Formats: sequence, C-alpha cells, structure tokens
Amino acid sequence: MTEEGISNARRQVLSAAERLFSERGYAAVTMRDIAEELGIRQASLYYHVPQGKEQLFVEVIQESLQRHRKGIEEVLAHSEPDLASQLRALAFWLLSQPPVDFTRFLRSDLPALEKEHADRLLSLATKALIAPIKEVIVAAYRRGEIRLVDERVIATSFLALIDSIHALDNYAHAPGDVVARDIIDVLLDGLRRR
Amino acid sequence: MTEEGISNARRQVLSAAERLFSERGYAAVTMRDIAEELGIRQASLYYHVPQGKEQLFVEVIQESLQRHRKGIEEVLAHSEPDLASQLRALAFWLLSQPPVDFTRFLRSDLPALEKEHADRLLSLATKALIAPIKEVIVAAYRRGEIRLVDERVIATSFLALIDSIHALDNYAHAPGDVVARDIIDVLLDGLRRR
DNA sequence: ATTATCTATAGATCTATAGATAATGC
DNA sequence: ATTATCTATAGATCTATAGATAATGC
Repeated sequence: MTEEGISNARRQVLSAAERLFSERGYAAVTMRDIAEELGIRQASLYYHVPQGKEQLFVEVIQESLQRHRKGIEEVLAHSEPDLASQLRALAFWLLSQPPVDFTRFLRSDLPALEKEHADRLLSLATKALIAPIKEVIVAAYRRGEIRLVDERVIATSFLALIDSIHALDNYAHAPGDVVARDIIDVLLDGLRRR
Repeated sequence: MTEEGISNARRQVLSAAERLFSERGYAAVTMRDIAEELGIRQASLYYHVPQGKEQLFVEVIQESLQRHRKGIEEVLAHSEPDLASQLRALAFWLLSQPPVDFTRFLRSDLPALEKEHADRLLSLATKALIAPIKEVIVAAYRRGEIRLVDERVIATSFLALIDSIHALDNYAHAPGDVVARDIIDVLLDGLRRR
C-alpha cells in the first residue's frame, strides 16, 4: 500500500461533501447534511474528518482542483490543435464534473475561510482552471487564429459560461454539451449574421 | 404620505441587507452581520423587519428585481435600436447595481427558501432579468441582425458574463465597463480573426 | 404617543469532543 | 487490535421574542 489509509468510507465522505458543497456552497451545507447523505450520524463524520468542516472543504476543493488540472491536461492532449476543438474539449470536461460555480467560489466561499486557506485555494484554482484556459487562448492568438483579447477576461468568461450551462441544465430542454457547442460557436464567430 | 411608513431606518436595513446578501448569498449572511453593518444590535433589526430573515431576503430581492425591471426598461428606451447598443446599455445598467450572481441565486439561495418564496422569486427574476434580455435578442433576430440562436441560452449567458465581470472587478486592472465592451464585442463578432 | 433602540434570554441548530459499542481482521 | 459507528453533550452561534428605556414629535 502506498497512499496511507484513504479508506473507502473516507472517500465516500469526501464525495458526498463535494456533491453538496458544489451544489449549495460552503455556508449552506452543514455537517449534518453530509452525514444524512451517507446515512450516518453527524458526529460519526469526525472519525473520517477529525479536522472539521473547514478542513474538509479545503480538502474537497483541493482534490477537485487537482482532478481538474489533470483532466484538462488530458482532454487538451487528445484534442485537435485548434481553438474550437480545444474549447469544446474544455467544455466537455467541465460539464462532466460537478459545477465549479467560480463566481460563488470567489465571492461567497473563499471569504468564509481562514485567510491562508482562501489564499491557497485561490492560487490552486488559478493554476488548475484559469491558467490552462488562458494558455489555450494565448496559443490560438499566437497561431493567428484569433484577434487580440485579454486572455484572463476570456478565461473567466468561459468558466462563467460553463457554470451557467450547469445551472441552465436543471431547467433546460437541451443537454449541456449541445448548449456548450452553441455557446462556443457564438464565442468564436459571434452572434452577428454575415 | 402615500407609501405607508417606509421609514428611513428601515430603508437602511434593507439596503445593508442587500449589500451583504448580494456579496455572500443568503446562507452566509447572519442577522448579526446586517446589524453590525448598521451599528445596531441584532435584536433591533426585528423592529424594522418583524417577519424575520427569510422574509427580509424575499423583500430585498423583490425590490432589487423591481428596480432591475424599471432600470432595464429605462436604459433600453434611451439606447439606439441595434443589438450592440442595447447590450451595452444592459451591461451598463447591470454593472451599476449590486451583482445578481444569478447562478448562485438559482442553485444556492432559492433552494434554502420555502417553496412558495422560491417560486415567486424565480418567476420575478425571469420577468425582470431574463425576459427583457431575451426580447432584445429576439428583436435583433427579427431585424436580421443576428443568426438564429436560443434566446434563453444567450440571455442566461449574458447575465453570467456580467456577473463574472463583477467578480473579476475585485481582482482586475480594467474597469467593468471597459471589460463589458470587450465581451460584448466578442459576443457580437466572435474571437476569430477575419 | 410614536419611533427606535437596548438588554436579556428562550429555543433551535451547529460544530466538535468524549467515551461506549459493535464489527472486522489477525 | 483496528475500524467505524453510536449516544450524549459541551459550547458557540443564530433566529426570534419580551419587555425596558431613551429620544422625538405633537
């Protein structure tokens, strides 16, 4: 064994926590909610997560961001080297995961944490999510595919758009990947008729 | 007097509540936070808002949505009748107001409320925010300005983009309206070079 | 008299800890 | 012996109510 006691039960705690945190955000989820999701008592959670709620959140987000970093690397490595394909690959990946809700993460979740935790998660989120999207944008510009834009703005916008698809999906008719394709088309060629 | 006892102090309670709710969302704001913002004791709030926290939130959001409905109507009435001008007018208005954070609103705030409240607010938000943006899109399509798109998707996307600008603004260099203009340009003409 | 605050506190909920108990794996 | 739960509960925090008190406006 290499990974030191990451028991199955602990995995399930992290997984349930991630589902709930992703859905409602840090403040709106109680330890009791997570326990109920697993069919155990609230106090029993502390066997698996002795460090408590904030640390649980930090751990869940860290894992999630690691997964995103790898997943994004992966799908980009297998996609065609043009912006349209790469954005579609990014959207495909992001839609396969629990919503990030980056705006809420920045504005609601992070401010509720201890500063060091907030700083570390923000930095990780930037590395795992914003940076790779930026790179895709910058590379496309260097290839002459697109005009000059602020890559940070576009990267953040792209994330926000995917999150809105996630939110839409609960109410919408069309499946997420179809909507994503349409939005990427708009992003690339614009709404204007020509 | 017509409006029946909407005292100045009560106004300030609603205003402080709106600031905080807009910033952190329903669950992350306590009555104590709101009171502290006003320099009074938590219990004193209940003189102005005897119906409690949920009702306060509902009232704040209702007022905010009313204001949006009127404000949007206003700015659209004074803008040129082309999509670019109208989207810029919408962005200008939305950036002048506290962030809506529509995704968080749908996914975190509404589920915490009693069903009737959630239903009413969702319906109001649709009327006040989504519907007018949809109309602008549909009108532009009818004028032949843009190609055929799902107006609901575009409307929700546009809101998400503005919210991301709001979130960006805390970290960014460029002021919101400049970013908005750039994003609208992308929305209209796309990233692609041509 | 009305308006706007205050203190004190009940009651609910939430995080977290302590210690008991059952099940599992040698 | 270790692992994973449980009950019970302390202590903090939160919403909300009751009743006292001060300031303001007739």
